[in-house]
Amino acid sequence: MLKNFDFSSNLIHWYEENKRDLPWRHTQNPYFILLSEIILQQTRVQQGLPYYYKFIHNFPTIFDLAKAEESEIYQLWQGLGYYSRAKNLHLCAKQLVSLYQGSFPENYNDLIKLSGIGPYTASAILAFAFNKNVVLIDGNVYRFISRLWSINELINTSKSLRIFNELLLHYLPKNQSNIFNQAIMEYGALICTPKQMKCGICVFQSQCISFKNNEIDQFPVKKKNIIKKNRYFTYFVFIENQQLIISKRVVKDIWQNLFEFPLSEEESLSDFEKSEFYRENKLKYSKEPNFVITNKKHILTHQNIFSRFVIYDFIPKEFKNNQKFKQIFINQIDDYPFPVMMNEIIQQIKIGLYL
DNA sequence: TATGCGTGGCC
DNA sequence: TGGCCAAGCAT
Repeated sequence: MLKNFDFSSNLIHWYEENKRDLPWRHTQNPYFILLSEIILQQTRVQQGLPYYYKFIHNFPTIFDLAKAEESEIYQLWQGLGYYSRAKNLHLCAKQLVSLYQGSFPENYNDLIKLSGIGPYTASAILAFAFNKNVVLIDGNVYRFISRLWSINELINTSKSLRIFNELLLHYLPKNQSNIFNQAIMEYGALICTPKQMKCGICVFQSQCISFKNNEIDQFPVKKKNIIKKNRYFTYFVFIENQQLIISKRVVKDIWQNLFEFPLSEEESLSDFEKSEFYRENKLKYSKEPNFVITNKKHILTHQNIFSRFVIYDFIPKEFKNNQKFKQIFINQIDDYPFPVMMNEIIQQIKIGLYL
């Protein structure tokens, strides 16, 4: 077993020598910490970084964020994924302003009541903004620590959380929670990586149980086998006089609160393939579409979306003055957040390819 | 406790 | 290439 002093001091020493220069490591401002933690949920640093800069530039204080329009938040979040984070971040800012005059509570129980803040983010704020004596358990920690001590316990359960929490609290140097937690996550991100782990340069190699047993790839213990569902989307792009029809996804489903074109979803591949270009009401248009773009596949974590775009040079009557749909000018399209899947076709619409 | 939620990078 | 993976949370 690693001695208390060995693990913490070796880890922190490694961190000081090898850490990346990331902007949120230069601040203890709880608002900036909050922003970075929400953005980095299930997201790599490289992907989240530009969004962090965008948000602190557009909303330099929690008050700016709280009083922003929800549409502005979505607009900035566009392309980052997991869009409920944007909504909850906004709600959280409003709650902090109304309940705490824009300051942050410095205890776990109050933090976790805020929208979008769960056990990890609450602890992260306590550690990084207030240097409280808490430990963070995220994917990096589960991986690094389960390998080091060969902890054969299914991760992301209340039991494993308890085990890891207790173990790490034992090693946490008092009043160094800020640096200790950054260090352990950085080690997981840079050395004890999911694949191609850098055991050759790992400063804990001689003490790593799973390395000694040649079973590193068996940790962390995860539940696997997510089942992917195939879905079949036909989008109708109606363009007339530089205007087109869009609609907001209001149902509880992927891309909630983002925009799209009028959609017909088929239940199966055969339905998708055999269907003429019709909508749910089976309406057929007398005119053939000007363009049909097929075989677009978009991969999500739990779903494969097969899509095609059917483009017409007119707007049917039932889409005009219809509350479920919105008629906008092509040059306004950037004011609305769309799923990344639509980027290509939107670009083509904007340059007038389908006029 | 189990499931759904995006996107991009990696091999 | 398809599957896995990344600083979780809400329900």
